[in-house]
Amino acid sequence: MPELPEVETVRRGLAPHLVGRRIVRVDQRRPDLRWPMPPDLVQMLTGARVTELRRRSKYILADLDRDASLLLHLGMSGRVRIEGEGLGRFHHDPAVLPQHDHLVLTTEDGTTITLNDARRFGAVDFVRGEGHPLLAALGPEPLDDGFTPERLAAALAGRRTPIKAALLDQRIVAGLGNIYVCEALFRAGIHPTRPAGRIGPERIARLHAAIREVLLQAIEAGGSSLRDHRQTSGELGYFQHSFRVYGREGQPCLREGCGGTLRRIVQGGRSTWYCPVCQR
DNA sequence: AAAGTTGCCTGCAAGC
DNA sequence: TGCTTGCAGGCAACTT
Repeated sequence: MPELPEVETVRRGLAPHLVGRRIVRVDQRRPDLRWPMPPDLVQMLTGARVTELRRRSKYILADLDRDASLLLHLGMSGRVRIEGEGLGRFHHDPAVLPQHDHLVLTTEDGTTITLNDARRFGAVDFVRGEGHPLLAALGPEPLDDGFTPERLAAALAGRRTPIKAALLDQRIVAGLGNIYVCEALFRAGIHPTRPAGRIGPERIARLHAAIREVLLQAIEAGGSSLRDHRQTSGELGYFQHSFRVYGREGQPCLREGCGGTLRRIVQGGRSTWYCPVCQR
């Protein structure tokens, strides 16, 4: 269930087991997830050493000591498990069905890294020299210095689309999904249906700060576990306990003295939760 | 058993 | 008219 904080949590869990290690065995259990995996996947990965593990938006990138990086996207239901000697036994996670283990990498020290994705909306591919179409149009990383209130304002200027939809558009800011958009809009006090281009500079600055704040707090909490997300250790993230609006339809607004009742609406086919009193 | 954390694609409308 | 851009909706496959 990965938005940026969940993907970052997975990246951090993976890094100590993968960076600097050589992949000695690759079991590809099916040819495709959302798209076909590259035909040379097994050949390219077998014997490769991972030199760096990065994240761009909701994508994990494993740089290899060959002319490519492995690109991983977890879609809606993707999980990564790490198992091996000295890592404790198989963690108890009955929701993971082995029939959805699609790719298993074994490193030189016997650790296995398993990509499990029931719905198969995820992706596995290589990024070769010329870049990758999935990465080409992505907007700024919200936690990087390049993401400023001014840049956000410029990206929203003139747009009549609701701010909720604009923030889900990965070309405007990369890495936000349904949960963190709802939470950021609540924290910024902005109504989800407000036209994106009709938010003043001061409120854009609040939104910018809210986006960063909620993402940083969620990363710190190991992400949010709804149905699918686990940290690579199998543990749950716990940011879902800090949701202020997501999934809280009909419940009272948590802002001191507000007294409003949270609502759910559907925008672009996705649920939006918000407080009609706080968010304007 | 309806709804779900993602994102691509299509089709239509609006704008230049 | 024709090209581009914007926006809404459908869809992929599976679980709870």
